[in-house]
Amino acid sequence: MTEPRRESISADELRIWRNYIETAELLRARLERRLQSDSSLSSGDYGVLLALSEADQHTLRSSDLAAVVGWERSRLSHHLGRMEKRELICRSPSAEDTRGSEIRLTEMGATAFRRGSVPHLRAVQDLFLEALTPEQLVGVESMTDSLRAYLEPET
Amino acid sequence: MTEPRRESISADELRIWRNYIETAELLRARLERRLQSDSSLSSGDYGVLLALSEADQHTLRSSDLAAVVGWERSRLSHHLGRMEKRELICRSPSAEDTRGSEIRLTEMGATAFRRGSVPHLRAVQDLFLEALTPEQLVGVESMTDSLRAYLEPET
DNA sequence: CCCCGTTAGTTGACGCGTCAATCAAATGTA
DNA sequence: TACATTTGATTGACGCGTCAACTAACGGGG
Repeated sequence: MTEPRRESISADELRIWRNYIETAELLRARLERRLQSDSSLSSGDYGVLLALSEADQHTLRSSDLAAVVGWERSRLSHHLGRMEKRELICRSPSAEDTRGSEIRLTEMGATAFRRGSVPHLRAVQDLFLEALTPEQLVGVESMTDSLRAYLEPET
Repeated sequence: MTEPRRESISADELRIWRNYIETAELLRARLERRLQSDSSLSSGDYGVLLALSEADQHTLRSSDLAAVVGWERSRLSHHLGRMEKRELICRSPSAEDTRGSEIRLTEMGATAFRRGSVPHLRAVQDLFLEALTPEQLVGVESMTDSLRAYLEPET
């Protein structure tokens, strides 16, 4: 039995794909909107504040922060600029490495994070966890693991 | 037996959630990048071009186009502005309804779409379909259906 | 016919993300 | 020490998305 030539995408596959990607996008948008109206934070803000909240001294080197949230430096830099304007964080030059910059959570930032945290988790519950059976959740995990395995290699 | 008070999110649930949303985002970004480098189109461009390609006369009223791609009018208007600059589409006032505007696919647009289409489907195959077993694909469909059911109601 | 509410579409402001360029400090190497 | 390379971070340009404000035309009720 010969390896069959790879078929082009079937209608079923295409439908599943479209539903998957559109649903993920819809979910993301809904969650974003909830977070925004609950706490005036974007999901980006939230991730940064979370990372800083958990950090020693509520402070991280910029590149460490980038690693934690998984962003490119450029993106982080732009985002921190916006967050600094709102006084959610502040930047100061690093002592050990003069090139570097230290990002510290401000009082306002800590407060905003606390205010946003519970409603955000609630939204995850309402919009995602609540919708799925335990079996489906297990299926989701299996799926994401498989996708990751295919996606990770690519830089 | 009383309805138990809703528990807060468990570590497992949170992990599954994070993996789900991050993977979806990673996948989206990869696909976007592939489409961009294969054909200089964004996924937004692609959706618009697809809709117009399938339309009678390669032409749609702006609001109909918005309905097909599922976007707000404002977003569509901005996007069409950018696409018009690149001469992928052109806009002309509508005859029946003077308020309206008709969007027509240009030759360049049709060509760009044809050029992007095959590589795009290939990318969906490579980055998504290929990664999952048939059982997982079925699971994905079940999951998206459940999520939709929870998400749709909200306007 | 005139007014009013609805509908079609555009615009501007602003936040977000990516890419490529830049700059300075740190580090490795001759 | 001197010079090239790498690394940490910022910047500017530009596309993308949302929100709110706006313009203009349609359509119905008086």
